[in-house]
Amino acid sequence: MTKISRPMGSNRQYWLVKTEPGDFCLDDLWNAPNRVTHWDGVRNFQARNFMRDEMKKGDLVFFYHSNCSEPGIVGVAEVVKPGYPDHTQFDKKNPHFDASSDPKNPKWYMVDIRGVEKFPRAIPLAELRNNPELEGMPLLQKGSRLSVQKVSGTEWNAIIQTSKESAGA
DNA sequence: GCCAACGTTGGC
DNA sequence: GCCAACGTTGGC
Repeated sequence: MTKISRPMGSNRQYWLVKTEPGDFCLDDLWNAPNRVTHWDGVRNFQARNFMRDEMKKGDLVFFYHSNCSEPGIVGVAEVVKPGYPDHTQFDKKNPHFDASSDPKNPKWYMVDIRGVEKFPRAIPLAELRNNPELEGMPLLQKGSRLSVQKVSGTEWNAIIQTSKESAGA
């Protein structure tokens, strides 16, 4: 299959990554050196493919808090390093160790992201559900569990707009 | 804590 | 290739 490179200048894509704030929250990203962290530990093939094949430097990423009292989008990050092998898959002491992964042909990939913006207020999941422009988002589909998702330009703009409004506006 | 829904594994 | 069983996700 031929790979078509995106044209220069109009190639930014948008994403959403989920994290459980008990494990790693937006403040943790801000506290990291240069606000950069590697997004390790993802063990889902579709999410892996996005990180390995499609996320590019300069792409923007919504930062979503899941499995917590107030699930929602809390800020924005950017991709600063595209897909490369996730070292934790080879670390026997790591909970994400994967004995089936061959170091010569790594199974799991990660990207580096840098914190760009903390929203003045979190946008709760319930509010996202109320916006008809967002009804196609994978995040909002019943049973959706994908931890790295695509976001369309339209959805991105609508959410950024929402982040500038007060709650419920 | 509950539980519905999901992705992966593995027997057949 | 089918599909039941399992472990995990994640809203509530």
